[in-house]
Amino acid sequence: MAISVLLLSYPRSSDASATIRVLSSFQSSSMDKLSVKSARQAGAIGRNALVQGWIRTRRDSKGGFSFLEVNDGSSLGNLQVIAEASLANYESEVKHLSAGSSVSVRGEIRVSGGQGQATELAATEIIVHGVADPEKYPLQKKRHTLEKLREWAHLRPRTNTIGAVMRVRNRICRSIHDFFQEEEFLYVHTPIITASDCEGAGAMFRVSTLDAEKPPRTPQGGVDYAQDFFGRPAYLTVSGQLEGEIYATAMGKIYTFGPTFRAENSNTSRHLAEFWMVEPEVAFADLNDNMDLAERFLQRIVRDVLTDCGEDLEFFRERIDAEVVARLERIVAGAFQRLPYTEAIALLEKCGEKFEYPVKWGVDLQAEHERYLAEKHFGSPVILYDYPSSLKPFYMRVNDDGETVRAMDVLAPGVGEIIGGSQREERLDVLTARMQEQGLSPADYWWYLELREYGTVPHAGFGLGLERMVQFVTGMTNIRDVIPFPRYPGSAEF
RNA sequence: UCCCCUGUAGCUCAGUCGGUAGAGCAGCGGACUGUUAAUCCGCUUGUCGCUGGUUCGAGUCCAGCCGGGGGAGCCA
Repeated sequence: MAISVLLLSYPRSSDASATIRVLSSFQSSSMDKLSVKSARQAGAIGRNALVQGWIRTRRDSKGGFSFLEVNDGSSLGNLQVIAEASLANYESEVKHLSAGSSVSVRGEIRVSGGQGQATELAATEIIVHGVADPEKYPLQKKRHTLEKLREWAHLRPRTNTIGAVMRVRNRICRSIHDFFQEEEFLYVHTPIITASDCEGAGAMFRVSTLDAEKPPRTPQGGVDYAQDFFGRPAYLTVSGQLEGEIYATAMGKIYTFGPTFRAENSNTSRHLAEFWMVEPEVAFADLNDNMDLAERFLQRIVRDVLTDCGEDLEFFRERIDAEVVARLERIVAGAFQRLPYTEAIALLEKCGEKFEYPVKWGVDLQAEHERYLAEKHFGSPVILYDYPSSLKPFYMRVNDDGETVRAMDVLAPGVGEIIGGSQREERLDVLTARMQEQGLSPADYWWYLELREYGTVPHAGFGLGLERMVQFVTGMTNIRDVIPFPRYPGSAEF
């Protein structure tokens, strides 16, 4: 059935003949479909290959033939295609190929006669699937600003920078799963729609099927959410942590990895309204275990990227941030600095640096303070822990001093807070008191409290912002350029 | 949300004291025995963000709005 639908659709496609020709080439020959990445490697020399992708640039030689640079997203480097004038469509199509056009190229991979690449593809056939009118195609053969590329989010993955970012992002995601799976964590899917308000992480997006123009009303005149889809107000999640704790207190070590939503009116290079977060949660673990885990985790990601994304990293070093590779190598080489909040305050008070905001025990650290610690004083990631309880949410475990809680923030040079986490309060009475202190109703969290009532355990976890990790690893300064389709106030196109 | 900067050709920008607009790149045409951001010659390209105001006259001055950037807050 699916096949017949596909066939029916062919005659309506604008380039039906080309599509069918490609299909027949798959069936027929000994020809291998190669990615540009594979075709660029010396091992491919001598193979007959089919390579498919998009033209980056065409150079016509004095000798009456053309060089085509083809990219398919598999690597930063392009495959150089030699298009001889003897090709049937050389004058009619090949000579007019411009950036953005899509092609299938068949031919032999051979040693490149020029500098700059090991291999090239000597074309015996070039099929042009679609041209991109050079008078109109926005991506020119020159550098564009990242701001301009944001306006072309549908075309920007065809650029070197966004392509490299997305390959690194992909590698990071793979490392995240590899790391936790190898450490025997269970991947848990916590809900995206949640009814627990005030999870403590900021403003939430409401999820509702009520008529926004004319919602049903209660006798008192308020909106009657009893008639809404879930029979109560519902929101997009701001964190999977509370649900993660449910699974950690049954299955030991778990992690969540999924989209997270914050309805804050944040307009910065470090915030998104929709972003991806990784949240491990570990039973029978304390804050030290948590810090060890965070450090091992970050080092693993960085090591994998250094190993597997060399070409892309070199691009970032050259074009985006000259220090990026050195910074990553330092991460892998050494332990992170760990510093209690109280000592950090003392250090900042004595450091002689002039801050716009004064430093004092009991106040939250400002961006300038965090930056001083991570960038100037230590020059490496810093883990700050044991924050004043007044600064942190109800679920963090209260220390014996009664004044601080077992919170930790990992501050990365360049991006600031990359991880926030804590040991959780496992004592029912203390937890209940803390909720009341912060004006929350324990009744609303009955299921969260029952985890403490029945077989409570010390446990800890943290959240890593995926995009901030991508920023840190690539050196990209704006978070809107490390996610395919950024969502922020006033912006949800594409 | 607050503070500062900014908006002129497809892109990056210049535009003096208010007198109807300019460069580089890209594109197009041509030249050129393997090029690599190819090179050389020639040509084309405008709602000066929007609305209103001041003025004989506004890209330029004023007000409001919209977009973009940097910083701050909220955080990951």
